[in-house]
Amino acid sequence: MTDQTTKGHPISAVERDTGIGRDTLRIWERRYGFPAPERDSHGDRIYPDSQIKRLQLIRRLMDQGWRPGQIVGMEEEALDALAAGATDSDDKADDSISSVVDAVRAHDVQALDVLLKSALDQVGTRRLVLDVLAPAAERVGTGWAAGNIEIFEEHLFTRCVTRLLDTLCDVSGPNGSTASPILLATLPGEPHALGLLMVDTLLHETGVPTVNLGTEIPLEQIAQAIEQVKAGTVALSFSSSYPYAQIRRNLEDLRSRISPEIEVWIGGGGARRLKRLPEGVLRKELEHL
Amino acid sequence: MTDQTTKGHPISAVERDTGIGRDTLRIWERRYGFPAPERDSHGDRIYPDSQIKRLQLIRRLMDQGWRPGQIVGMEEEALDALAAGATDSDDKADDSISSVVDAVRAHDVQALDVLLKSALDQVGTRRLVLDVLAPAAERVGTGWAAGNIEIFEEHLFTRCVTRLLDTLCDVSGPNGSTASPILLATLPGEPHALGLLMVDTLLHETGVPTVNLGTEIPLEQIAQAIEQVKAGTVALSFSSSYPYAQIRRNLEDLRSRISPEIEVWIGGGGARRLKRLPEGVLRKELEHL
DNA sequence: AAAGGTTTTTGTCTAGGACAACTGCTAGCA
DNA sequence: TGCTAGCAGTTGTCCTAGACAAAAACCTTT
Repeated sequence: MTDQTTKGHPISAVERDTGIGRDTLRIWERRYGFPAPERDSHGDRIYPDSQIKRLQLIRRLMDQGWRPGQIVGMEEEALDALAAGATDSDDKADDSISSVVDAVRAHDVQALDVLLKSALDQVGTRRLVLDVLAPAAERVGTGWAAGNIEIFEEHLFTRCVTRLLDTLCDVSGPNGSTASPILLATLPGEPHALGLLMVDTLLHETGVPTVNLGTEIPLEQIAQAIEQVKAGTVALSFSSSYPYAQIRRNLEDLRSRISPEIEVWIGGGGARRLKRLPEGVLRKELEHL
Repeated sequence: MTDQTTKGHPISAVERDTGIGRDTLRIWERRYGFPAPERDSHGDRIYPDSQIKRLQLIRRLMDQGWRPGQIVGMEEEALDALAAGATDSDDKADDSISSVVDAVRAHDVQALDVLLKSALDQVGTRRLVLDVLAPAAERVGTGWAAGNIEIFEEHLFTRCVTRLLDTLCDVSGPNGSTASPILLATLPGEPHALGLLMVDTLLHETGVPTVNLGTEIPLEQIAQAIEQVKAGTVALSFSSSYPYAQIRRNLEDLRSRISPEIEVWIGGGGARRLKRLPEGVLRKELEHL
């Protein structure tokens, strides 16, 4: 709570900037000796910028599947080497997707719009989503993980894609079709709407009615909406930065609130990392829709 | 961690569903005697649904300016009476805005689109934002606070408005104009993009260049972006549900990271509730832009 | 390889105390 | 009446160290 510039930051700021919980930060300190913050006059932890940077790097490596015990206690150089290794694999950029990513990196919205629209004209909606948007979104995501794409650049990409897809899949709710619709949502803590929108677009293409609730919907409201629109299926999207441990817990919580006949589908990078699925939950890939 | 349906929910689920921190939940229990959760075999708190509901109500009342000491220890009925009182003031709905809100409540996207577009044709961009969108957004927000508008209905409103405004203010970054742009963003924890978009639209109308970074941008990246685009001003938006105590702390943190010449503007319901502004921070209303 | 059992890893939860920052009240003064 | 300063009350965050359940990883057996 003292001057941030000269000394460092309180634990709440670190939690905010790294997404790592207070309890976790403290127990890592106990177990692995890192982070090792200073203390202020009251004995409160004060983290210097350098340690926050390193924690952010650790967070990104964990999103790629590394486990705390392997990396938190690592020497600085070993950690940097790992991060460099992760960036390398991104260099095999030889397809049309890299031009999309380049446009994002250059903040060139107009070029991005043109690229996407011409791709749409050439290959149509379905292949646009599967062959261009999904891989590009993945690349942007891993680019963020590798530290060479900023969050606002990700926003920019999201905004362009959203604008395009919004025109392709009608926003309106369950009208016309009498089949029971598929409910789309993300759980609290998952702000990424893109995966949802891609699913929505693909399902819309194939004539399946959908209801897209949007991001960070309380479990209670998902359960409520299922009954309201008489949905037969809920599809949830998890990005790879979704707090890993919470995926299963939240899924079980949701499962217990809804009828067993309702199918629960999950997808996205976070779903892919889940080893053992909770009962009554199915993993789906975009291609299968 | 036992079965949720029969008994209740662990403290982490309550934090997720109410937005009230673990520490705060525990200390309310100590100080005010509420919440008063059961315990499982291990001694962990298990909150029944009824208490979570009441906590959500308390949260909404606090967003309206009530303080914990006044309401957390209250009897059930007194609390309900308060909530009823808050809803009453919403009944003075006699203007064109209520038709917008009604369309949202009815999930009628098409009607909403028509309403907004005809309003745009009649009064133009500026008055649309000031006289229709801003009050409607406020009404939707308080409707949520009063418990008669759901989160996904708020999303639906946001999506329609976003689609409309996106066409009015060019998304592209700082090009053409040589004046130093105004940077727009929300801080981590503030997902509401609408206020930002309305500011963007108004500034765009008056010819001021803007760079809209989007929501939940880390302070570090805001500071970085200011230098990159040579912004003279940062405008931040806080909704009234933004964790009150964190507004000042985050503003001071940001202030310490950027040059003193940069102006910091804040707006939105959260900014309005702030009694004493931190040094070097200005409060702005939409009308003044 | 698949299935089953054991060990390690990991994050979340507990307790009660401490305190700094903020709110709101009251008194004094122009 | 309006403003400031001091004071008391309120409030959330942070501390410690220990405990344990669930998931992952490892190892053995079929």
